[in-house]
Amino acid sequence: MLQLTFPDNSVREYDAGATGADVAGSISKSLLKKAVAVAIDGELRDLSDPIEANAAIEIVTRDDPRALELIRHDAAHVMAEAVQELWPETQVTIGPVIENGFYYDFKRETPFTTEDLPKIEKKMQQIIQRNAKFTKEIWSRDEAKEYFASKGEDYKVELVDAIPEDQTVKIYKQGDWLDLCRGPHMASTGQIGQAFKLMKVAGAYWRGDSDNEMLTRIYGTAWASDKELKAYLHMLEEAEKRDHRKLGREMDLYHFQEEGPGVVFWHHKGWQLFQNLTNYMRRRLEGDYQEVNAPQILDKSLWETSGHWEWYHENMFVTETEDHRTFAIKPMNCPGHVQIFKHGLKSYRDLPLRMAEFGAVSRYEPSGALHGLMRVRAFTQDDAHIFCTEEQMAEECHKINDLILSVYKHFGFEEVVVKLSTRPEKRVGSDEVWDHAEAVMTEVLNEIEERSGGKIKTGILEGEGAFYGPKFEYTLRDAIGREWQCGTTQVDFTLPERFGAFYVDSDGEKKQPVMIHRAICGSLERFLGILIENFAGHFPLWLAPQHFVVAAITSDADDYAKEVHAALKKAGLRGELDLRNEKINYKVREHSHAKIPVIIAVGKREAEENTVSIRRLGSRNQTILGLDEAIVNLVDEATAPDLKELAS
RNA sequence: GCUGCCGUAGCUCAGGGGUAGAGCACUCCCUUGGUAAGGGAGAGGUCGGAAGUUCAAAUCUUCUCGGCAGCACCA
Repeated sequence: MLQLTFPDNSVREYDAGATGADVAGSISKSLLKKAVAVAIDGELRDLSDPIEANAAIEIVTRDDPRALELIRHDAAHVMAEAVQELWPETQVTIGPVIENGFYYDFKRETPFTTEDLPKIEKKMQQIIQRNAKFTKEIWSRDEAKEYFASKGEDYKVELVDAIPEDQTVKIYKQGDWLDLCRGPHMASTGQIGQAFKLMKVAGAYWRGDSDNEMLTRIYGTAWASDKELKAYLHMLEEAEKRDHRKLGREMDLYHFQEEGPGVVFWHHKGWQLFQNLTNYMRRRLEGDYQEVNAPQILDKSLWETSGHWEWYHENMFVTETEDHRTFAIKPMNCPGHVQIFKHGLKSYRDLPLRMAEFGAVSRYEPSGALHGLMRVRAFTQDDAHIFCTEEQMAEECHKINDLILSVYKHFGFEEVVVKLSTRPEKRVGSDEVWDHAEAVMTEVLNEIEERSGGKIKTGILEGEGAFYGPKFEYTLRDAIGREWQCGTTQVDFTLPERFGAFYVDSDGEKKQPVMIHRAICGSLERFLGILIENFAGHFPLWLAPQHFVVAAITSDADDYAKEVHAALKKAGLRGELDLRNEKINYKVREHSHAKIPVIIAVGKREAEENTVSIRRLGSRNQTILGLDEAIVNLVDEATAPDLKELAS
């Protein structure tokens, strides 16, 4: 007999080997009908799986959040079947569930195009309507390999070979079609429903390796209900409006042009935004860091010493002079900072020495990687290198983490994910050094999570570390949910050694410092891109490139408008004066489109009463205030959060 | 870099083998109007670039540059 515990803690007995379907059916017919899977001790399983041991059981119905993964996974299978029904010569490879949907990678002589998607969708609808049952079979390896080989499915054969010896080869059938799959699946294709849509086609390398063949990937999204699908598609549409590339143009912040792929032309307003960010960051460094500025161009030999030449020279901008010297435009600030550290003897008393730079770096990024401000070929890092002793290392990592979280909070990012990237395959340094560095970082990571009271989520990215050391990555999301690495902390035992950097310890001995590379925003360009999208261009006043526009309603009020403009400027606020021969409606519309946070309209009435009419971005209302009062309010609002904290 | 798609005025886009079109923006004039487009007139592009096919190319072909999506990369 089998004892199964239900979510309400009731326990029921079944014959050993009873399936999830048996259990659901024993409770009610309607439950059996609604059931798509079972969770045994929290793990999703097929309804048809026999249950062999006592366990906690939950019948998962289609409206359970966990069913969404199954809907998507099953949709991927159905898409593969649809594709093979339409184009039998196509090979299928893998098709996992991803955030918001699924994809499947196919191998076909002529890759699919967007025009094929409606055809595939239609076929999928038919397959779903057939409502074939998903059935599972366990095959022997040879059987599976022979079958897929006979079908010309070379990739599947490779996948069978890749299944670890201790695992069985599972085959899921839906009608006449079958696929190698780990499962679980729902009971039948009909349970997928019709709330899905194929989104796009793209190339993707087999097994994620650019040395391999490129396959065609079809992305789809799938939801439990039509309503959710519509909401998701609507969300994407809305997110597109916040795209920083679109807003950058509309708000006149910056532009790109053909002659400078991946390099930004910052316009006045965009540069003001940039300055607002650097000024803020500079204040946050005060006291703890010394700001420096290292040369933009340095001899190749320095990059050879640092190791960057060997690892990245094809991604460096290189320049040769008349006298045949080869220089590289700096892709990193670290070698420069080490030179500054080495200049003059350093004592243990100087440590930790925190050296910061708003460093403009240039990297010849692959053309396909460029993406607005997020990935550019010349950008500014809010970089710093901390030279410290090994004992100081953990504490410094915490200090950096505190600073990063505090900065992010000021920009409205409270739920931050910190990930530890560990040793990559290609790396420098001995395993002992890596073991040690990773151990320290792991401990710090755990402490970060603990100290945050669970607010900070952490994770490990195996093999994603820098070639010289493990790193923490702080990623933020753009409007449509793409993740971008922003902050980072990297410990490095290698560079100081390569450059022969040392300090004199208390015992008079030369010792090698540990070097911690860190960035808060990472790339200021990228961070601004993220900010533009997250604020949808509606910046808080302290960040906004422009605070206000003073718009005269009639030319009678021009003189007063000038007065108001001057008074606001004198108070340190940034803004323009609009005396154009246009109606106030027109001016309001235009400045609203430009996302000016505060429109100050003045006409005869205001001039007579020494007041201003204030209209805030996003609001249809106006507030009439005395000029002086308005200025006091705006100045207060335009004060950066760090300065406010200092004042309070 | 790879796969697919795209590239027409500052912006958004239509057109499509016979020598370019709309709306907005821009300039000028009228209008002095109270919170998301008042009216009129005008200027502006040779259709990303190069080569080829053709009597004729922006329109077809090839190459090239740039962009978009995804993959790969991201010190």
